[in-house]
Amino acid sequence: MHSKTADSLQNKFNQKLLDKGLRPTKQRSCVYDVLLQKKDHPTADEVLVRVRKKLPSISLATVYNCLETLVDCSLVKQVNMDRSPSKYCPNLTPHAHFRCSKTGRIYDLNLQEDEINQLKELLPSGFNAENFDLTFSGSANLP
Amino acid sequence: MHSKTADSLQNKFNQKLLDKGLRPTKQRSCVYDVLLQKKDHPTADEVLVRVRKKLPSISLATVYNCLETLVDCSLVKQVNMDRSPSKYCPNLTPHAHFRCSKTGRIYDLNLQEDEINQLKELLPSGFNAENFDLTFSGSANLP
DNA sequence: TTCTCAATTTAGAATAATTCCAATTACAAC
DNA sequence: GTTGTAATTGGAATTATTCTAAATTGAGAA
Repeated sequence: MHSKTADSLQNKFNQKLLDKGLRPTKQRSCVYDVLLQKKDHPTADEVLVRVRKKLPSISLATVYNCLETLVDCSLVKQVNMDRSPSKYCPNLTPHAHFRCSKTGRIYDLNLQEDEINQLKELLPSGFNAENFDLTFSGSANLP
Repeated sequence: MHSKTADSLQNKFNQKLLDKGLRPTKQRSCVYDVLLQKKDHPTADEVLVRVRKKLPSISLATVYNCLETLVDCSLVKQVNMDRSPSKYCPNLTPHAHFRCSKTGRIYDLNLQEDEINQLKELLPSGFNAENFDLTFSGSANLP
């Protein structure tokens, strides 16, 4: 197992932004940090609250801007369920979601390559999927 | 193959509403008919336009009310993708969706029971799914 | 038939999430 | 330092949807 160092994450962040000709500003960096620190799928509002602990004067508009930028740079994924506010997570590996209907909590279910292939086999010929979105809901009974 | 008669659909509609102590009004019936007539996943706005051909003075609020009622009665499914307006469809059999990124068109992909079981096998133990939502997006290349 | 009353419909106001806009601020390159 | 573009900001605007309170409907009672 291998967990990225703070430094290598910082490099990745800088690199992905610079690749697109964008600046790694402190607002963007702070929004990204907040998502890495607690991986619980916060909404923009929740991100605002957390980021303000470091940057008390950041605006909601900026949080939305930063999140959009991070999504465009493939640093963060935007997660939508039903019509509830968008949630954001830094898990870039292919995964499904499970929402516990009791607690509202969202779990990432990482998928193996063969599982993804299995999913794509559900497609009739003529359909070419670039993306998929898979969300389960029900009750989670965890240790 | 077997296609339901207009009458049996009418009965189903009346029954499901009466089961819940609700009235099969002309507005509700008309909204349901519109969904059955063209199964292309219209939004509430689009449903409004279509229903007004029969009931010119129906309001948008009523269309929303009717759609909600039909969903509650399990006559219609509400389909959400990203943060776009909710879409509605009368296909109650378990299915996934495919959205063509070129045309925006949405296709139903009906799933067999074994395929649904396959999907549920993606869940680690402790997760009990009552529902799932599976949407692919990409390009459709159809005859 | 007429009356009654709860269910339904309706128009418009309210809400919530998000995007837009125009004015400032920040910062990299010269 | 100056300049120029990118980024941030507060507030207004937009969009989908829900809420509200008044009017209408229709089924059953009298």
